[in-house]
This record gives sequence, C-alpha cells and structure tokens, in this order.
Amino acid sequence: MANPTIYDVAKMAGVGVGTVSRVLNNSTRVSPETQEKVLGAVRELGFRRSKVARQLSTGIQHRNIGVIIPFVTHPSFVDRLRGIQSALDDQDNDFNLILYSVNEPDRWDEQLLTIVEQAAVDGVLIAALNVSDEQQDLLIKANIPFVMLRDVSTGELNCISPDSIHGGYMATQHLLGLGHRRIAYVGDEFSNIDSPASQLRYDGYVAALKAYDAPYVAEYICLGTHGEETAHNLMASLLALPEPPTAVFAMSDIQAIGCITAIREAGLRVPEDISVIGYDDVQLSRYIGLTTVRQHLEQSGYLGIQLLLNMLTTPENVVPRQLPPLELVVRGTTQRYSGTS
Amino acid sequence: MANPTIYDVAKMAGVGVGTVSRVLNNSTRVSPETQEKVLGAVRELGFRRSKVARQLSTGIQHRNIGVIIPFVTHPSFVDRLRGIQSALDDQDNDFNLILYSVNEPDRWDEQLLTIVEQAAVDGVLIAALNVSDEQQDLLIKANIPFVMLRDVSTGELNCISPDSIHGGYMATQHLLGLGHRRIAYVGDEFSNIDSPASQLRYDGYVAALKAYDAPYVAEYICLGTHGEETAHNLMASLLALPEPPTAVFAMSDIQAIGCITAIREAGLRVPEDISVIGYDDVQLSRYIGLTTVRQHLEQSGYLGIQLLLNMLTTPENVVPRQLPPLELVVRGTTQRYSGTS
DNA sequence: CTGTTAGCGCGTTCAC
DNA sequence: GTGAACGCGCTAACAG
Repeated sequence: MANPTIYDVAKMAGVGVGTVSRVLNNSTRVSPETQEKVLGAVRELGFRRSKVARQLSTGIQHRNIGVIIPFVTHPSFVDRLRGIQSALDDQDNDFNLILYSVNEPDRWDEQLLTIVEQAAVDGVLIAALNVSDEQQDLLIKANIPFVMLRDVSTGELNCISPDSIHGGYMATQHLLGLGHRRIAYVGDEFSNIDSPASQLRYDGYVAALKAYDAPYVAEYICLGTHGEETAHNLMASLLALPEPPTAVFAMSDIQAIGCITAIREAGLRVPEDISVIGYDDVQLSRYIGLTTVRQHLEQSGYLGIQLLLNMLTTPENVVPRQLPPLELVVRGTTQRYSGTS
Repeated sequence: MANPTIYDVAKMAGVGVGTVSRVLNNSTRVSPETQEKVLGAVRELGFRRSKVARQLSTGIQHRNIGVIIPFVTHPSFVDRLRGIQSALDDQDNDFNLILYSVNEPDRWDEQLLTIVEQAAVDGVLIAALNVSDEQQDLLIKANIPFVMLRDVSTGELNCISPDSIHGGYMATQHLLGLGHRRIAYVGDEFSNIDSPASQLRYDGYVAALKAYDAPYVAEYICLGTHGEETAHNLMASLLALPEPPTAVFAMSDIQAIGCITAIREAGLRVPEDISVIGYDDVQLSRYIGLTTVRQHLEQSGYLGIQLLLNMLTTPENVVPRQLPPLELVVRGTTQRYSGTS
C-alpha cells in the first residue's frame, strides 16, 4: 500500500482508529495486547502518520521562514547566515528556519516555484539572487512576504542593499590612492540569474579608474566562476602578462585569497610586489590580515530577518531597515606603489 | 478575529467558500466583481490561508529533515553543515532542511520537545549534543528516525562518531614526539548537556602524557567557555605562570587561534617559542597554517545525512556508515622543542 | 479500556 | 460563473 493511514492500521489490527491514535500518542491507558496488535500492524504496513494531518487536527501552529541562498556554505553566506540565526534567536518566536540552497542558478526559477507550491513557508528571505518581476509576482500572489538581500539599492522597502558600485569604487580608489596605476579586476562571470554583484563592482572599478585618469586595460579584467581555484588561475595568467598589474581588486575575499596564493607561488610577495584588496570582510579575512571592503554581511542577514519578521507579525506597520555604510578595512595586503615592479 | 478562515472570508464577501478558494488559486474564471469582493474581504480580515490545511487537502508531499546543531555558525558546525548540504543535494529528493540552532544548552531538552510536538520533521540529525536515553525514547516513540553525530563511538548504528579520546592522544603524542614535556591543554568546561568532546580529548591528552611518562601539571589544564576570546585569556594566564608550557594542545582550532594571538601579543613566536596544535581541521586552519587533528567534519555531516535518508527511505535496509580515521595534519604551528624557552 | 463521530481549513468535484 | 458537499489523515470528545 502506498500510503497507509490509521484506518488501514485499524482495520488490520481489528480495532478502531481512536485506539490506533491512542497508542501512537501513548496517551490514555490501552491494554497491552491491543497495543501490541496495533504496533504490529504499524510495522507490517510501514505506517507513518502524516504530520500535516496531525498538525491540522491538533491546531498546533508553527511558522516557517525560508532562507534562500546560493551555495550556503560559501564564506560570505555563512556570514549572512550568522546574522540570520541571531536575529531569529533574538526575537523568541516559534519560527523555524528552512534553508534552501540554490546550487544551480539555472534552476533557481524552478526551485522557487516548488517552494511556493509546497506552501511550506510563511515568508522568505532571498539572498544574493536576482528576483525577476515574475518571481516577485508569484510570491505576492501566493501571499508570501519576502525580503531580498540585494547588491544595489533600488528603493524597494523589502530590500536590504549595500551599494556594490560604490564598494567597487572604494576598493579601486584605495589602490589608486596608494599610487597604483596598473590595477586588475578579478571577479565572477557577469550573470543575470545569479547576483549581479560582479558586474556592479566592476562598474565601480571602471568609474574609479576614470576618475583618477588611470588606464583601463582589457587584459586586466579577469572573469571566471566563483571560487578560490579559479581566481588562483586567473591571477596566474595575469602574472604571465608582459606587463602585469601592480595591484588587484578581487570581487570577494575568497577570490583575493586565490590571487594571493598564486602571487606567492610565482615567487612574489604581497603586498611588497603586488597589492591585493578583497571584498566582503568575511570572518576569515580578519585572521589572514586581508585588506578589504566591509559590507556588513552578518548585519544584512540580521536586518533582513528582522524586516521579514516585522512584515509577518505586524504587516500594518513595517519599518524600513538600513545597512550601515560600506567601510574600507585596511590590513596587510595592500601597500603604496613602490615603482619597483 | 484570531484566525480567519475561508468561511469567514466567504461570509463577509457574501459568496461561497468555493469561490474564495478559486480566487485564491486564481484558477477558473471568476467574475471580476466577485473577485474584488473576495480580495477586499481577504485584506480586511487579514486572512492567510493555512498552509497545513492546504497541504493536507492537496496531498502535496514534502518531507523535512531537521538538523539540530549547537551554535550553527561556529566554524566547526559550518563545516558539518557543508557536508549536510551536499549530501542533501546529491540525492535529489524533495527533503527540506530545517535548521535548529541550540544556543542555550540548558534548554536543549525543551527544544527537542518542541520539535517533536510540532511534528515538523520526518527525521533529525543531531550534531555534537548529548542525547539522553529519555530523549532517544521520546524520538523513538514519536517515530522520528534520528542519527547522532557524536564524539565517541558507542556502537549504535545510528551514530557517526570519530574517537575523540584517540584524537586527543594523537595531538598530544605529536607534541611529545617533538620533544615537548611541558604541554598545556586548553578546552571547554566539561559538560554533560553539551558535547563531552572536551572531556574526551582531555582523557586522550592524559593518556598520552602517561604513556610518554611526561609530567601532568594541574596548572596546565585550562578550561573555559568555548571561543577564541576565552582561549586567548586562558593562554595569557598560562604565559604568566612561573614555568609556562612549551606547547599547547587546544581542543579546537578556534581556541588554538586564540592561544596563538595571546602568545604573539606576549612577544613570543609560534612555533619557535611555543608550539600550538588545534583540533578539527576547520577550513580556516588551512589558510592560517595551523597544525591540527583532522576529524572529517564535513564528511561526518555528509554521512550523517546519508544514513538518515537511508533510514527514512529504505528502513528495511539501513547500512552502517563509517568515518575515515582521524588524521594528524602537520602545518606550521608546531616544531621540535628547542630547549630555549 | 475502546469504537464512533465530529471537526481542523482548504481544494475540488458536482449540480445549479 | 457560483454554491454545497465531500474528503485529505488525524485527534479528541463522547458514548459504550
């Protein structure tokens, strides 16, 4: 039998459904014999009670909030998750956290659809993913409040967004201010499905170059899949250039790390020979002394949940949330251009 | 009204429940006027349809697996989470992941109770938490399959467990083998509620000391709350001793890091003056070159989920899982005792 | 102790 | 187009 119900169990055990329910909840006294019969039937049928029916019947409420994040275990998402968790803990409501990890951005549409159909969540937080208008409509029609953690502010109330363009500008400006002129950009392939972060930071990079009248060199733009490995390889190819850059701006801390190891493997030093600046200020960066742009990842997760909870519990009064401004965090991987290399 | 239902909406809109349901699912054509009336009532009542009833009615299945972890965002748990995620992704079933973070170990009993009562999960993975016999009974009675990620093997089938005692032994042995005799232990306060990891690793430490006939010095045992900060302070007090240790075994990588910064702040070098070995081999450790004991955190999460899924989908045939043996990972924070300090 | 029955809230045929 | 009635699987209250 596909999905046996208590009725099936009751029939097989030769008892009433009430009795079955009772032994399942080991509540009021049931005679040992009947209990045995019931348990036997349960085992034989491989019966499992439907949690949904149970919930409906008992009226036990519990709300779920869904968090949709690409590659949950990437450092930057862990940081956000940290904030999400603590926000959820701070308010002590009975919201459960359902984690959805989007590992194939192409199928993200599909996944959201499933989530909505499943009707498992009361609200969702969508991090670093592009949410199309259709998707927003879907959510709205399904009456599921949602907040987005985006890369750039578009003015919506249900958005928490640092300004990635400005961040890219800041990072590049820092390098420029140190006297560097040959600055490379290492980032993700530009994408529409996924987050447009790479594109935006690149825009900031270009703007800074222009503002400082520094040359834009096409070869210095290195794009690839996200991750340390790729960045490492990209950096290696950069070093193989006839005139390699003297500084590099990596769109994420992890990529910056990949660059650094590549530089070291080439027998060069950071920052003496080449300066490297990252982006995010992931927890890890503090330990390795990476210069970077802090975008308050943890806090964005925190504020996002706070906002969502706000929408969920007191929709008549939702107050906007704002992230603190980006900060340049200068540690040990950048240094004034020495003119040596 | 506390929880308006479609009946309330129907009454207010002066229509039947069927109609309400239809506009909610924007399915078959409904006249624009009635649609308006219904939507108006929905808004006015603040109506939200019950996801539970909806699920029961539509028969849409989706199972949840719960993951219970203390302090989800601690590095070691992030590593486990990584494995959990990928295991969940590999099998493409429709299991959702509900994350429960236990931040107050004292209330862990209570939390498990709520989880069971809520009936929100079909199975649970419990990581690094002590599960009492009563708790196991609770789970069994509720018919919720569970697997535990423990610190020491006790032979149960539903357990994934490295041998922490042996790990503690290995770490200490490494130090001893390098000629160190004055070895400190920095760990968590021993606990019964939480994981007994600290106690176990300490046991291994003591055993190694004994095996190598090295002195056991009570002052060298430093216990405190988990975390970098505490370890840092503990290490500072260790350095203030008339005869400080020449090596320290920290029960986790994070605590090892705390020790290292304390040592450096005191003007000493690692490993030249003092050797430090951690435990876990968290991702971070690779980046900072920490010598440590690898306990395959990620893989334990992976195997745990695999086992749980196994129990959930084919209970008649559950195959045991085994973790690879612990490994000593020698990087740059330990060195032969020079007799200098 | 145990069988029977009435909901839980919503989706979905059916007739109208 | 729209209302009424039934069923999803289970719990709980009520008789027996």
